[in-house]
Amino acid sequence: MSDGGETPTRRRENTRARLLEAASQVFGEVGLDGASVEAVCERAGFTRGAFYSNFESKDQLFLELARSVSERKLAAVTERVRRIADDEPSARPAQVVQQLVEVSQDSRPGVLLMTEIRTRAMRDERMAASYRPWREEMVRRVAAIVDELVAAYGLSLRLPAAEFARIMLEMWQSTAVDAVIDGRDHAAAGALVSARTQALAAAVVEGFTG
Amino acid sequence: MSDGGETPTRRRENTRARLLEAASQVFGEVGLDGASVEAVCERAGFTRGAFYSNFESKDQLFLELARSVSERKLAAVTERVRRIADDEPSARPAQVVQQLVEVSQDSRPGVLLMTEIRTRAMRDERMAASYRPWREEMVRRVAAIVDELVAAYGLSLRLPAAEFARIMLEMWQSTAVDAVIDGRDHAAAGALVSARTQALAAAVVEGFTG
DNA sequence: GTCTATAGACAGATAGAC
DNA sequence: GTCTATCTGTCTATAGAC
Repeated sequence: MSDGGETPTRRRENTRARLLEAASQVFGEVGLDGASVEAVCERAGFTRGAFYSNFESKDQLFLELARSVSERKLAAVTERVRRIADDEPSARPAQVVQQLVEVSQDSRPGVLLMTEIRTRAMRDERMAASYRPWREEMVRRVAAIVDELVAAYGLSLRLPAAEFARIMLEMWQSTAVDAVIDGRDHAAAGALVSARTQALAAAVVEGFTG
Repeated sequence: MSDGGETPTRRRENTRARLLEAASQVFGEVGLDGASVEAVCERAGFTRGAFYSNFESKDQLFLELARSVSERKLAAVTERVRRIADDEPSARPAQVVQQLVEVSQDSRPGVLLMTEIRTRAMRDERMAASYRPWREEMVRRVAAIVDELVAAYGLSLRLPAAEFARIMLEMWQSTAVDAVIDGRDHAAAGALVSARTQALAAAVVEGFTG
């Protein structure tokens, strides 16, 4: 036993990762109910045996997937903002907002998956319990960024930062969903979200310059 | 043929209506995929024979349901606004907004159903084709109301009326979804939507008085 | 008494779980 | 790859509305 015994085994971890990745694609494409375990396994290049060896059930995998997607997104936002603060301390508000919007924009499969998570959270308390803290953390981080910008540029909000952040996040989500429904490509969707964000910021933030 | 032949038969129409009502409940509760035709029929007090005599398939029924729900909501909004204009020509903006918010607030099953429609519209072009015109009509009507209020009270928007209407509608939807996820009851959800709407209106509309 | 809507059994297919 | 559960859509005899 060259790997030590209780180690989750590199190979096993790889299998799990590939199954999760395949699941995120298939769930996005056809929804959780529409996705058969078979389809997920086929996409990942495994058989159902491998699946049930790594996950209790389809639901449990979905829960794990939701957690991982949420964490990755939080990390992405945090990292991008930190990089802006470090590398471009003189960036103007509109530019910072632009970066923030960019990093938070999901691709089509990403939007479908997040929607699936939200939809399921409405009916499944375990999903809700996983979704709520993530949402609040997201609001906090965006609100913190807003606060920073307000302080740095001497701006003035016509709305509490947390409320403003929440509205922004909701608008991003809704706009992304509508973009998918309208068949917009990723670039067009991003441009739309950007434009709306700048417009809303200009309306709500006194002194905001596009 | 005493009834004329092509008459949809009162009884038949009643059966259709009951099946649609039952479907709206069951689809809301467990989603379109999770709802079996059997479950819908049981809720309505029929058997599957009745179902397939009245509808081609589950999908076709869902499409019809989406249309009917959308139309009912449009009608409700229009009717309420007309009544305000007729009965309370001296209502203040905040009151009109309040009424508008009230009538557009879905109950929990309503939110679940609308979400189901939107979710499906992302993957099914026929659903999307049905959803898009409804959404645009909704934006137009809300924008028209905004325009009226602006003109009547000498207000000034910091955002084009259509954009403002779109953001409002999206915020209402998102807030309703989050309210379901958070387990809020109808009253609490309504209060939250109200508060957010008034706050956003106060921020975006110059001269708006809560 | 006619005719249609309905009931309920049935077949074919597919899913999850092991 | 098997096993069981479940679901959709069809089919036919009949109950009951007009």
